[in-house]
Amino acid sequence: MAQRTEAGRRAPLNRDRVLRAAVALADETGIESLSMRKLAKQLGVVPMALYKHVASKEELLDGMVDAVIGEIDPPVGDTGWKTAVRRRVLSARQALLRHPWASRVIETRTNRTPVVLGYMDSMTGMFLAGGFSADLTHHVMHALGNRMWGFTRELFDDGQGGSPDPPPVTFDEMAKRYPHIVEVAMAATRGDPSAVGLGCDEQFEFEFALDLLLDGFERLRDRGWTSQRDRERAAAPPAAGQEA
Amino acid sequence: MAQRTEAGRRAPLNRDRVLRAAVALADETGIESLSMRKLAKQLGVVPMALYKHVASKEELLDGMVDAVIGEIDPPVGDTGWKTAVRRRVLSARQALLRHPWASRVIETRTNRTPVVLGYMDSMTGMFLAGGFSADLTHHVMHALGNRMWGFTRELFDDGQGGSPDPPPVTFDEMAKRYPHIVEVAMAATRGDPSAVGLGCDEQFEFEFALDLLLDGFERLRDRGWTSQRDRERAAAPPAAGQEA
DNA sequence: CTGCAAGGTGTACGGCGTACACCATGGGCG
DNA sequence: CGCCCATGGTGTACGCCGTACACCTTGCAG
Repeated sequence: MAQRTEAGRRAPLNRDRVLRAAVALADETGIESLSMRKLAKQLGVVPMALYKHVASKEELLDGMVDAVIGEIDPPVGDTGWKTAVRRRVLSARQALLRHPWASRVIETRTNRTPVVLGYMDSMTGMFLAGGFSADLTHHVMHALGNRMWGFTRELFDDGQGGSPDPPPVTFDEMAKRYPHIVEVAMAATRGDPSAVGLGCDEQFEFEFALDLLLDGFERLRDRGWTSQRDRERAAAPPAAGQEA
Repeated sequence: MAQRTEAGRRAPLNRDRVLRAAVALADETGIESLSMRKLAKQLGVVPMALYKHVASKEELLDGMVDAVIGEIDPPVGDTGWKTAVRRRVLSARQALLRHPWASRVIETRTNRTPVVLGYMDSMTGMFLAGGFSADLTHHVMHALGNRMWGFTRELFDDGQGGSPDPPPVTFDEMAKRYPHIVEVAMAATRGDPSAVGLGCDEQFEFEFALDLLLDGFERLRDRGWTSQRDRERAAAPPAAGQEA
């Protein structure tokens, strides 16, 4: 009988329980005070026991990020690309707000897990399905990156490079699992699959997004744009003194 | 004579030398391996000696961030707001690229130092001088924030709040030192200086920037926008195989 | 000459991540 | 049935970390 674990035996740990406990503990006490030792204590176990389920604290953090990404709503169908992207990004924001440590941790990750790649692939697919060219999708993903969160940097150079023991994933495996990412990456490297790892022109991507924003700002200014809040303010009498 | 320090006496430490050494060490060996002990060794001094010049490691990191911000070029005059903002942001980017650890550290800072506030104030002033209303400037600064780097969050609630021992800066001092920030903050709180610390509607600010980008994306798509890179690709023959 | 502040030292404490050797259990197979 | 070994939990130990606290040295102001 499995449920004689009620008192005598503690239910055995597994990776998932460890990750969930870590997320909960970070939510409660903050990421900077999350330690393997405290996490172990929380789980009623000795610190080294955790290492049977995660290879290191770094891997624990990777898993925690995956858990947060898992909370993001899947894409909705039936709406245009814009609504779909908008909803998805706002849902991502909600997930990050539930776990205030998450955005900071994401920024420190250097490996992209399959979960992260899957999220990126699905987002990429939304633009392609919305009639964006692979080229434009590429730049647009970069521009959106910092808003969705930080993992845009070096979007397409995965694993290979300085990393020891690059995971032996073939191009075909990548293409099957992350078709949209690969499509866009191929476009960015002028169709040369061997150049996919070489990254893109970060300076260009940065200026692309910057100019998009600056142009948008200018248009709003010229149109005399005003926020709802500000319109209310104009209609209401000024609050405290300060009207020199 | 002061320069008999050449061999006999080591030149005495000071805050500036400590900060500069810390920046250099982080540049060389990475921020995650920067420790008070290693920094002290680098300076030929015992670890605790550092604490005569910085109160804690946190304060050291604050100072390092200030040093990086100090590398950003001052605003240029004589050009329109757009060029001026553009140059400044690109200069900030260059500073952050020289110190790859800096953006990550900035994101972990919770106190805004006078240097940070000064940078923000000057950037704010560029929009005001460019004919932007205080209201629009407010939202625009938020939208730009994540691109310049991460410190936009909770832009205007400084110090007060949960922090113990809030620095006793008066409203007037703030207004004198950071006139543009205060102007914009006042606009955001409908002219009530006592409400300046209450922050703004983060959700609104997020959606504002998101929609600005999405609208920009759409315009580019409809215009059939294509990057230079992509136009070159179309003109050249395809590179390697992969042509099904 | 004296005293004191500024700056440097030494020791110590509690916490961290984790390597490594060990032990308990229980299911598969002879 | 009896063994064997994989799985998961334990205990100890190491080297690192930030920093509190008491102390010592120096050089200048009085």
